Amino acid sequence: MSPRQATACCRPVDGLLDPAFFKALGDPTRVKLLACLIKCGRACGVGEVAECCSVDLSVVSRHLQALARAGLVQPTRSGRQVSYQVRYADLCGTLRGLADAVEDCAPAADAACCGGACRACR
Amino acid sequence: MSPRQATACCRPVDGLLDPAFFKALGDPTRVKLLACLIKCGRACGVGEVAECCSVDLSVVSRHLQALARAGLVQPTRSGRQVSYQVRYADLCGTLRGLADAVEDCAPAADAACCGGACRACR
DNA sequence: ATTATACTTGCATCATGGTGCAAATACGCA
DNA sequence: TGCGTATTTGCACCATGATGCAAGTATAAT
Repeated sequence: MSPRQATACCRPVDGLLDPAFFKALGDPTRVKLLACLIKCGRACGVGEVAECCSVDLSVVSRHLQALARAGLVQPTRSGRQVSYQVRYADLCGTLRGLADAVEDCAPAADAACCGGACRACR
Repeated sequence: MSPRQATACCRPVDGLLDPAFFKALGDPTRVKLLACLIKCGRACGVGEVAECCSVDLSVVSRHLQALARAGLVQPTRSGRQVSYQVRYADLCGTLRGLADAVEDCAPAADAACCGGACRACR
């Protein structure tokens, strides 16, 4: 298959490779905050998360909003406190779904995880 | 666990959440080129990949270099032609490894994929 | 009502990076 | 050697976005 044909071919990969999703994970500070939330395992307030790194509180607030916009975390308002919780299932599902879709395009020799049973691009 | 404690706790997630990797996937044009290569399944030259989208050839060249720097594709020189091939196994492995690490941090209720058997953060 | 707490938003600044054009480089071929 | 093809690099331009400070908003407590 030529690259031009590949472009036209609309495999699941296209929908799963969302730049906006990855852009949210492309900033060091934002990733640091997300890693903190992931390891924390529970919903945390903005000020609380801000203890993870030495940036202004307003920066943390904006980063958490960005992560929420990308669907990585879920904000919950409780009084004057806004808590963010990682959307574990969605996050894992997105990553695994993409891995599956990519693998499905791999020529048999490169498909390590399925013992070469994967179909090559049609 | 408090966010401050979570920061100190060095779970595998930290090493796998690499901003540089995701930054490479954060640009629409670059993702388009990568998707093309993924679906194509074989090594393609720069000019060939450039047919996928309407940007300057030099832009494609730079994007492919960036993808190679991030470890997503493998360049091969053959005469005056440089071909780029997707590193399927590495890409899938990275994505799945991250998914596993994230899931391992999820509280039991959120761990959908393993029937609630996943450990919560210690 | 006043004050304190928790967070958000406006604004200015600065750095990064995507883009196209043109020139340069690398290589094969006659 | 000289030419054509494939790709890279230098440069200028522009858009996006990360950051901190200060001011604003929303809610709870006294």
